[in-house]
Amino acid sequence: MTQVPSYDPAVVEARWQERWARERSNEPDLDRPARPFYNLMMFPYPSAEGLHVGNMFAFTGADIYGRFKRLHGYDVFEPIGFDAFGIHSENYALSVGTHPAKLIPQNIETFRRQLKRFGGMFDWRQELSTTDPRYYRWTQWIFLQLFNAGLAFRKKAAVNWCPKDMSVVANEQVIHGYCERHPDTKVEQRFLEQWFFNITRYAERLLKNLDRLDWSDSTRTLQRNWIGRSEGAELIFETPAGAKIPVFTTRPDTVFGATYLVLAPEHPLVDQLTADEQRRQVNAYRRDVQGKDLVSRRVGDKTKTGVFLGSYARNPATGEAIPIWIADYVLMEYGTGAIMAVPAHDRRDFEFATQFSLPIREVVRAAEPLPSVTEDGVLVNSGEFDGISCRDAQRRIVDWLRAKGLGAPQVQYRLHDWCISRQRYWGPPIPIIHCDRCGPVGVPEQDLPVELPFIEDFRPDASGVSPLARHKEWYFVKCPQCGAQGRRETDVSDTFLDSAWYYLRYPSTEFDDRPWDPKRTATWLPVTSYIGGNEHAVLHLLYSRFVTMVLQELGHVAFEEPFPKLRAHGLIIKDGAKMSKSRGNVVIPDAYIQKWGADTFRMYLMFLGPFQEGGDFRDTTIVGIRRFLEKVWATVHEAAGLTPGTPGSRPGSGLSPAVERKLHETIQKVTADTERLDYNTAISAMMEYVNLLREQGASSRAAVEPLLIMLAPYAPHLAEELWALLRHEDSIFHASWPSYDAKLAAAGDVEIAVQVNGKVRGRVTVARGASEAQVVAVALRDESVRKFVDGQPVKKTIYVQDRLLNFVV
RNA sequence: GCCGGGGUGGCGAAAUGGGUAGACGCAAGGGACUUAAAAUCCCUUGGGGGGUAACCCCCGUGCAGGUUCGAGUCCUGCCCUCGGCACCA
Repeated sequence: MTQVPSYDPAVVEARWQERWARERSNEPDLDRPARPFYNLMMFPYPSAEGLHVGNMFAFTGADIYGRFKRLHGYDVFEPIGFDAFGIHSENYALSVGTHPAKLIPQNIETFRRQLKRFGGMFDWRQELSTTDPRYYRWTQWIFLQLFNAGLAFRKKAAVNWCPKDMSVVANEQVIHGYCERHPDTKVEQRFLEQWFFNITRYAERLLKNLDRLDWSDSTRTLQRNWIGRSEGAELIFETPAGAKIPVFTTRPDTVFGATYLVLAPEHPLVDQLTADEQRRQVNAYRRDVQGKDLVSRRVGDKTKTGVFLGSYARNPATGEAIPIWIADYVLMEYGTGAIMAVPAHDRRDFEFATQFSLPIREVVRAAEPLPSVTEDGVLVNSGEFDGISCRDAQRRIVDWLRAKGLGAPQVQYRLHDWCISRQRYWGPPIPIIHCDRCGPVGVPEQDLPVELPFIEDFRPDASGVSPLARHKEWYFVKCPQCGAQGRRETDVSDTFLDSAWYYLRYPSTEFDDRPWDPKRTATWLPVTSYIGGNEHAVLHLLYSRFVTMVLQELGHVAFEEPFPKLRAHGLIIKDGAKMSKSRGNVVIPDAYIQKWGADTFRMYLMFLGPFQEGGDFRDTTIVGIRRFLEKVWATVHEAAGLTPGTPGSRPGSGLSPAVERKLHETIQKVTADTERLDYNTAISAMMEYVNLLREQGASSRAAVEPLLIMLAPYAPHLAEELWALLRHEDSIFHASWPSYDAKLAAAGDVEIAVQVNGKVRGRVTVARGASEAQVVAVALRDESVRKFVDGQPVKKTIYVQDRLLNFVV
């Protein structure tokens, strides 16, 4: 055997990265692709810390899939960009005292270097950054499309206010009532004029479409829960004075047990319904609640508080007068902001009734102690509906009340309208001009972008007004409609608006006169495959779907779902915990790539667990992957020294039957597993194959070439290097994925387990596809089997082809 | 509380239209090579027991039951754990 040169990943990887860049290998023909495949991954936020191992895990998994598709002859477009606006970046800039406009380009530069180093098949021509005016011009344009369609509106609303960020944050960014970014800072309730997108209008469609999307179930479930559809009824409770109080309930069958009403403290009818002698108490309570943040209102299982209004309403079922209360456990944002309280069959109502000694009337017979919330019971104390099951009663009671004009079926969603206003600096200004005469007026499209002015002191303050208001030349502007003095909107938009459309921009980044080119868009979109984490299951993915739906309605795109196929990858954790800066367990990949090489590191990440489940980062096992690649290196070098017709090789395939069978089996498994993103088991299969080649000394061109192609998505640099060693001029990515012969893969003998009464008592080797009779004959010759059958009559024989034979005696 | 994942060797994990549990990798132990070490290669490795030996037996996939010739896989009831939502009526 000739001396094999050692494998030096640094040299190999630099060589191929340089060559891919020089030959523009990763740049498909965007205008005339034969078989376009848009391979998308979630673009990163360019943090100062650089790309972390979680990003690399996600990108590697997506990149493998893209390269796999390329080897199947697709023109794969794999773009990358940077989600660089937002409070993340701004806060970091504040903490280090550098302007984000200076900081972000540096961070992006670092990310670019890292993304190139790990060997992603990125088309750098189409790189984008959301902070580029050439990009956010169109973010603003999208805002205007929604504004003109009446889907963007201003509303004074209770919003989540983070005192640290000094800004409104979306419900989605409030975690258990605390700020997502400042886990020790409680979010407060404030009332501000905000811009909202009317996403709730699309709730039903967003929910329904999920059924026909090819998405990971985990992601779909998260979105379904987030949209939170509830079916029930709206029931009307009338006051003696004739005021109607609508309530939403999912349990209209329990209406006979409604012994009091509770309104949210902010409910518009409260003033009117408050009796004079209760007014002082009511007002005090309302002030108290307002002073509190939305958060502590939402913390469960605290003692209930509330005040009686001093007035009554009629239960539409029983006709009796029941007291009306206000309490902060009822939320104005959900349903009608008022509930009928059925303390016998609702835990919260029960707590409240107990606290304030309100009557509790059981209307569903139940074995358990109250409150029992079962839906499987039978009604009692419910007049003519006694004895009817809850399920039937739900329909019948609503029909009955409806006939009296006191109720109707109703559907509610948990989803709220999307508040996109941010009183911050680092984002695209909302393209609106406020005019005293005309109201809010959209900036004319030809005046876009409304550039974010450079403001040295971009710190937010507690006024609730964006720093942009302090830039007077920018702030004052003529009304585009009437020409009078107007003022610019000083809020910037939520980062999630930036990322809600970036996939539309990628194929068209070079066009400055349109957000996306119609032809390019028709060619590449919707996205063929989207791979990303479930941390974006409800925010980014829901907003993107919403924006696309609206754009489709307005005729700007031809499809309503941007991501027909989506796969969620798992999470990389460290020492059993999520990686985070505060825990200090964030792994930065650079050192690992330097030590082991990108190919080894990529494969290590894919081997540490199932891609779609994630796993614990434990670097002790990297060496196993390195050993595997060294074996491949050695085997291919040996093969390269051989010429066709070497002794020991068969004419034709040049492979021994055992190697040939294993090869076909391996191709079959690697193909199926890679398609399913089961990368860990695909790698195992390649390892088994290489182990066999080493065992049998069976290195030959015919044995290793298919292996290299299968390995190419996983370890692209090494595969290229060894492919060239085998005297291929062309890149391995111009080769085509090996095919397999299922019959060949399944050829040869099989070992069959022979059971007696379900316990394995012996193993026999027979030709694959052997008949039951043949196997029984062989099995009964087995001494151990005979011992257990022991002359007893065989009552029954169960045969599973090629797997198992079971004698029941 | 509600909605989802998931509990398999010392460790990461394979195997689910029910059919040989532990593939592949790490670690560990033993051996070869070496002055030595590293690297590499070979052997062993779920637990327990038996045999001079090729081998053989019992137990084993969170717990308790069930269905079945046969259960990691299906059913019932629990326990633990991770993620999401959470006073959503």
